[in-house]
Amino acid sequence: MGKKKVPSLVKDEKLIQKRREEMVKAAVTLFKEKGFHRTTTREIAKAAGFSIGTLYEYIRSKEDVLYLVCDSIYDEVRSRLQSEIVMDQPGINRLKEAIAAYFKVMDEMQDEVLVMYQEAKSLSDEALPYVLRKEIEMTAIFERLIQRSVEAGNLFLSEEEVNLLAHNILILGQMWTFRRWALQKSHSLEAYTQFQIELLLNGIEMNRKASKV
Amino acid sequence: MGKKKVPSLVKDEKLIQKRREEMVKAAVTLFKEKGFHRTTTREIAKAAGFSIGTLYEYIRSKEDVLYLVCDSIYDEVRSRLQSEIVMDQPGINRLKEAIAAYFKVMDEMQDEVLVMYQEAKSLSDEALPYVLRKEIEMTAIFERLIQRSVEAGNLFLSEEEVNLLAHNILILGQMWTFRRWALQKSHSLEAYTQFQIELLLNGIEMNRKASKV
Amino acid sequence: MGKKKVPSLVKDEKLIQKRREEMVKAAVTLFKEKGFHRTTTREIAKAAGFSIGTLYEYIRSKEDVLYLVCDSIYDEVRSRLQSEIVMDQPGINRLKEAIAAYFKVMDEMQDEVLVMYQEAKSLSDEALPYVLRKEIEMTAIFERLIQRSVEAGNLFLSEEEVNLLAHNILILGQMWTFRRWALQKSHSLEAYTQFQIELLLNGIEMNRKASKV
Amino acid sequence: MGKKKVPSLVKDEKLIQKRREEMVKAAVTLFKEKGFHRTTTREIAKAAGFSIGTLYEYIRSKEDVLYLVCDSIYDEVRSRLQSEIVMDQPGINRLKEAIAAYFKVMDEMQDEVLVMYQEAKSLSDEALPYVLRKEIEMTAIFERLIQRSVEAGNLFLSEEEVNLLAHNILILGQMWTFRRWALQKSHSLEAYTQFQIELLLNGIEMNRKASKV
DNA sequence: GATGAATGAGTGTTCATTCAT
DNA sequence: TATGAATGAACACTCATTCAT
Repeated sequence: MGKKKVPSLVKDEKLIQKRREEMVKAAVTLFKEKGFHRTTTREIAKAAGFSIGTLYEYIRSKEDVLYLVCDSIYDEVRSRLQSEIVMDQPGINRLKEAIAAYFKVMDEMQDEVLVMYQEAKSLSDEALPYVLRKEIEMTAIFERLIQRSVEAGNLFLSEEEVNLLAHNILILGQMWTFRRWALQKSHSLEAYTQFQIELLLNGIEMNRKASKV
Repeated sequence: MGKKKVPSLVKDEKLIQKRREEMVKAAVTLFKEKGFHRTTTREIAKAAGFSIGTLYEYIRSKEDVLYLVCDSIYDEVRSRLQSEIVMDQPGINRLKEAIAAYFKVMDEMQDEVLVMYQEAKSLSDEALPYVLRKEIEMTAIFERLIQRSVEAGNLFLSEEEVNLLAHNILILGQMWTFRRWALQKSHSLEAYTQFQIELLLNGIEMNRKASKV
Repeated sequence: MGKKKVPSLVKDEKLIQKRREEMVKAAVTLFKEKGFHRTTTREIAKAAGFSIGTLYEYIRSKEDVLYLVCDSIYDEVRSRLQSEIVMDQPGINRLKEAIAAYFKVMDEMQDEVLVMYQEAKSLSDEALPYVLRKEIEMTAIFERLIQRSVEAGNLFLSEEEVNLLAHNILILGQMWTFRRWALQKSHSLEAYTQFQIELLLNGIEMNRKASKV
Repeated sequence: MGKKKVPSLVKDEKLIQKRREEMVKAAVTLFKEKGFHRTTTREIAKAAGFSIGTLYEYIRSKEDVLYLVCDSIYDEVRSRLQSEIVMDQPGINRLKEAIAAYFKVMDEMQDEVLVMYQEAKSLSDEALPYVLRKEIEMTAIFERLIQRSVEAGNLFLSEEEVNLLAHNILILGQMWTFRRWALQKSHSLEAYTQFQIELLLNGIEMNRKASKV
């Protein structure tokens, strides 16, 4: 799936996976609290339950931890999203459900999402593309769902507009976390979701239908 | 206007303002390039044209520089925005123009906007609220514009929805910079603006009109 | 022959010898390339074809590897030298042949010789004497050859001078490797050997003969 | 004089020179004792009388210290040598005096000479040539002295032989330090010098004279 | 007010060595 | 005997901050 290979001195693949999971879990907690730069490798090792030497048996550099964290968060977002999406919905409802599911995942994974979007910029030029690709894949998921509604005659959108709409969905989901200091005081997730879906879909739908008539 | 006071050892207020402007200009350039954490105070002082000792005559800590930078960028965004907004537009057009103006400012100040939103998290708990307040003020500008259209009968929105719509405008402007690696390849600023305005305003407008009938 | 005993956890002497040969061969290659300090025990083990754990079954510390390397190089120098020396030469010619043979061995084993003389200083106070003794033995070989010429009336040298001449021979052979960056560009091994033999032997020989007359 | 420039963060050139002298003095003492690799930068700073931070205001890396040490030792060897050489000696005696002076300097600076020749190999590929050039310059000094004796008809040597003889002089001086564990027990510096001068000069001289006759 | 040399706590990373399997 | 994962002391180097001049 186009993952970047992070080399390890340890050979046992099962063990690598296990240790990296512990490490990522510890790192996410710490990054949430104090950010990537203010977290030391020693703290990560300690929180993960092993020594600094052991940490470096499983990564080459601190940046590798950040990459593994981003990678892991994306994978979980995606996997939760896919398990939430109900595929038996007909037409445009499937898209609506998908948006609601995505917003729900964003809500549940607020801290992780914040960490990822705020720290990813510290990735090297070499690692960044791998993370951007994940974002592109997320966008593509919604592009496909939108496209299906277009093909079903539920939406009237050019290819360019399909792409923009997908980006909008993604960022409005992230906005729920980015601006939580403002939004989550005044709005419930349900109301927020309701509003955004209406804006993103009904609006356009009605608009174009109307203009076609 | 609710600014945080950053103490200085120097008495001459004019001098303080001058030196801080030089310092912020230098810092923005450097933060753009390498981020806040990777930029050293020495580099900032040098780029600003004075010694490290002098830098510390005008701030107490590196974080003060970041605060001044954020503060300065907000002020410029706001000032550019206000000079762009044409106040003599009637009804909903004024809002549309304001959105377009805001997007234009975001486009022109891409690097600064990115710096601000990516590094502000490094501000201390003491300084952060001052920056958030700026964001709230920005939101309020759009809330007022939207409210006016509601009152003029051009839009049908509850108070809660007015607030959400304002947030949407802000974040969709920021999205043009956050996701420029994806958006600015495929879309022109004009097309992007056109699309978002239609989505944000016409959509809702038509929708509600239709549902009222 | 006065070798230092390097303890091993393994009992089988044959195995010890085999493993240590592999280890020394690997280490020499690595030491040549990057020196003793920059070579890690892991690298030595890997290059030798076994695990780091196994390496430590046959030595107690990294320094033991260095000792074994020095020891092994000395043994090879000596063994090559002895196989080159033609013992059936009469009088002073036997000494000349021995010097030429020694220079030839130095030339063939340049890298090893450099490694040994540059890294031996890192040996502990405990191990160093064992290596120095080897150097003393090498000196003794030439002292004996010189002495024989003195006794045969080919050279006129005091005991002290015999010792100094032997040291001269050794160091002029090493010089061919130490200063190769200067010597090997401008001089062939043959010319170099020719010159040094003349200087070391004919010179003195003629000189004393002349002065005696 | 073809020195490598070692950058410093400090601007005051006088201060740089002073601090570097302190640093080199401290480093030489430590390198003598435990070698370059076993000496830490903190130890050097402490022995020099300043903090680790200050040390790094005057160098970029530990290797810079080694370069400064080598550079400084060469400069002192050369300066001592030149102050010892009596220029009013006629003919071949000037060369003999020079050799004796050089051996005397080697004797006085034993520890420094050992440090330099044993650790110079740890210099980077970038710095090494600068040190080698110094050695070449030393060789050239003796080449010139020998050449003068050749031109005066005191020695009969080809250009190639002049070069080799100069190298011999250098290494026989160094040998007095390298092999001090053997030489300095059995021989006085005077006897050593006497023997080597005779070997290096009288030998060749007489030899060629004889062969010419 | 301005300077820049001095400081030292703190950071990422390495690597010889051990020991349970 | 052989393995290789685990360890943590140790290291080179950085950089925000101070303060004497």
